[in-house]
Amino acid sequence: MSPATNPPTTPAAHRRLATDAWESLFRAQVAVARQLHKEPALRRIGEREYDVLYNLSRCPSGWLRMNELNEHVLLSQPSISRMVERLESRGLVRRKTADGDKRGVLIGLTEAGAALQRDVGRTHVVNIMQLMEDALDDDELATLLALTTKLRESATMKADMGAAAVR
Amino acid sequence: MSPATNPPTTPAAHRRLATDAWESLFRAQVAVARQLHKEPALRRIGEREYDVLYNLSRCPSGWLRMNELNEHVLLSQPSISRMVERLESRGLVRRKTADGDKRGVLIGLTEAGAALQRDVGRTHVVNIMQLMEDALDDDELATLLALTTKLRESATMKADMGAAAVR
DNA sequence: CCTATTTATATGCGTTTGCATCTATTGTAG
DNA sequence: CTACAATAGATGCAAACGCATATAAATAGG
Repeated sequence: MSPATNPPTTPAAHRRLATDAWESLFRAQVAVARQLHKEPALRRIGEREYDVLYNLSRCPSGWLRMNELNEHVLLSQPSISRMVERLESRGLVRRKTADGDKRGVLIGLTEAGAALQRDVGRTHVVNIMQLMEDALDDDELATLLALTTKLRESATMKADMGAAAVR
Repeated sequence: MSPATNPPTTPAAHRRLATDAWESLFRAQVAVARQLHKEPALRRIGEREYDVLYNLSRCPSGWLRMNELNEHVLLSQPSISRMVERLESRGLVRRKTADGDKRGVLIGLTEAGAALQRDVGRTHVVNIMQLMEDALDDDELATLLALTTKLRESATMKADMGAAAVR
């Protein structure tokens, strides 16, 4: 519980720091997600479905492949596949075969999908801001952003290397 | 992308900081969870099921009520109820009526449940340490721990106040 | 006390998820 | 060119999930 700003003195303390940090990150994510989940605007669409629309809205070309979506959204490949199917039947996304690779599928937002994402996104942003800014000041937010970015990049890199190493 | 250590200069930058920090936190959690999910030891038991066993193992009295479990694990109340039912049928937890409140149910680990948690937990801890320590040094881990703790406490407090305000 | 409300958990039911597996296409050797 | 492995998604199916709602116990009001 000491505010260790120096390397831990014992191996046990060292181990605890890493696991405590992960658990704290995980619980914070759960706590914030819980709060965000209450937003009525998000009732029109599931959280993971919003996540898909969000990812599509953020991509420069406007199109993402199934496997790219799968990297960003925490769902299995078959689940993504069926989710896209449902979103398509609701007229929120459209699909087209990737050119140069007839196996691949590109997914993009329709007008309706983009509009819904913007709509929900707007209120979502307000809620996020309130939660985050009530908890942390700008300095702290910047630090949190930097640390989690570093963590994500490290974990992602490890995933890619792992895949490469298998070959 | 500027390493803003001072309050943002514009409202737009200000807004982005909060939402970027949340998204980064969220994606980092997804990336690390993905990696941890690969652990073969965790195949014996689902991640959320492990989370339940973990929470039970961590509680001083050895018993938690349904609603307490529900606060910590990101699942709906009915889902927790059924998960406990399954864990019980597998002999990993046991239930007893809370004394003084015949509606309440207390859940505790069985020997087998505690053993499984320790077992899986051990290898889990090793994986977490590697992921976290490869990404961040001890100073950074301590900072991340502090910031996420602050964030979680703020979000949790808000949830409780929200519940109180409705009355 | 007796009814009305709230709190704690369980259950019915349609939907979504993951695992294993399948199909179609691409890449790689021989 | 043909055969075989690898890759991208889709699909069958059982398990797990959330929502709405039911049950049961505790609490509040009259």
